[in-house]
Amino acid sequence: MSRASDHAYAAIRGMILSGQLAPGAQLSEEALADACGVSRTPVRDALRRLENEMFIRRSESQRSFVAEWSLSDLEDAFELRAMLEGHAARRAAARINALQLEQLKAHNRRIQEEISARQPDVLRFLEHNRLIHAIILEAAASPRLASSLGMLVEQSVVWRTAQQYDRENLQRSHHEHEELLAAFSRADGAWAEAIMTAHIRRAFHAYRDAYQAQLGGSQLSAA
Amino acid sequence: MSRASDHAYAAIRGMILSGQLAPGAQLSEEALADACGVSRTPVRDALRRLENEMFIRRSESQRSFVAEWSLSDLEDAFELRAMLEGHAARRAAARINALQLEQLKAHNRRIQEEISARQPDVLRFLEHNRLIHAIILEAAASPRLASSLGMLVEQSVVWRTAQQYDRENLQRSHHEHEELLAAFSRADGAWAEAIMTAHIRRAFHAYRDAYQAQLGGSQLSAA
DNA sequence: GTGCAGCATATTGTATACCGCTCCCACTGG
DNA sequence: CCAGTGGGAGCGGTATACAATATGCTGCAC
Repeated sequence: MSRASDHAYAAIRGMILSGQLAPGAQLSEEALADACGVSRTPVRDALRRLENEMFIRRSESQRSFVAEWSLSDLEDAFELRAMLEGHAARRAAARINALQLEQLKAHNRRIQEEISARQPDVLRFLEHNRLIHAIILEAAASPRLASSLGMLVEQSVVWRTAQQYDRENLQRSHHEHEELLAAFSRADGAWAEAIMTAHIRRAFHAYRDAYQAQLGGSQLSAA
Repeated sequence: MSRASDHAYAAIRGMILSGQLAPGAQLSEEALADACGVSRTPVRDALRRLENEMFIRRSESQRSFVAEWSLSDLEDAFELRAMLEGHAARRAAARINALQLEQLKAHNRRIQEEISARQPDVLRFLEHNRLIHAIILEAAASPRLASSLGMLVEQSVVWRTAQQYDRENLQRSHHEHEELLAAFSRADGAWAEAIMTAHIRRAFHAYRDAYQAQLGGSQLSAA
């Protein structure tokens, strides 16, 4: 999908994540098309993608609604992520090459630099973090695992605004990545899997605490 | 998606599975539209779905090709399936209700009847087997797990023609289902997971043996 | 007053025309 | 004979018009 379709996807996704489109709200293809400045055709493509990623729910009669995310959805997504990313780490430990290992180290070094900075840039942290997980997924060399995990990671973004990124949290992530690297360089799959599973589950609880703290409040608005 | 779109999906999928569309062959939306008697629009929808299910691969320039399945794809799909279905069984053991348990028993009883018949009807076996796994997935109550597994199960159909369904194989499946039921009625998640993982992995090896036996031969044609 | 029927409207599904890109092949120049 | 380039055909992306279907409202009958 090229420009119009991607643009519609990004625009609608943004409207959902920002709360501009409230959970449960009905979506009309035509209205979205107008809002995005494209025709219904690319909007329909975008809606299919968003439906796959569970940002959108469809009624029996094929009408689209913004998905309503609950605590149980958070649990559901993270439980699966923990299992799948753990599995990816195990496979990666047996397959990772020197270049990938070096890239992982570089990204984690950049994360440490960010943490040490007077004012850590969370967005930059998230980007390096994302790349670390992407490299591991690539090293795992399983197209279907990549596909399933890709969807789940996309979904996790819904709760990102709930997360509080204090320095301690970032530092813990860095340490866990370090241990992961140790497991990789020793090709210890079981170790890598255990670390990764713990890494994701810790993140889950951080999200959940933050989510519950702001519970009852407005719909996941970016604070 | 309604009639035209579903019809296009089923038709294209059928052409791929039957070998009428050879692995690696390029697909033209217009040609498929003509072949299905619909316009390009529903064909495009169908291609998106088939791409998600990895029946179709797309080039950088968005041209569509029939996916080429290798032994490593079989391994990839079944390794994930074993893990995810195992996980589903574990969750189901903690959540399954009496009605679902009863339905599972009924389907497995029907499977036993089929096996005992003079000429077991493999299609009927497959249908009951499918329903058993569907009920367990439903009992697992994880939308994301269901979504990921749904894709993988669809994909497994590619190798179905390779499978030889002798009576011994069917009988083993029946026995494993019986054990699964025992684990469920005792709400023993760990047991259920172990049985299910073994169940899928055994099926994997059966597929692989059959696949390798007919290796080099024609393209997965229905014998 | 309530319930059902039928119509108006909103929304999605499908067909088709047009546009721009990509790929392939033939032609030309070295 | 080979490489590079230009052009044409094929293909996917998008817009738009039209068809089918669901929904909700209004009015009528009981």
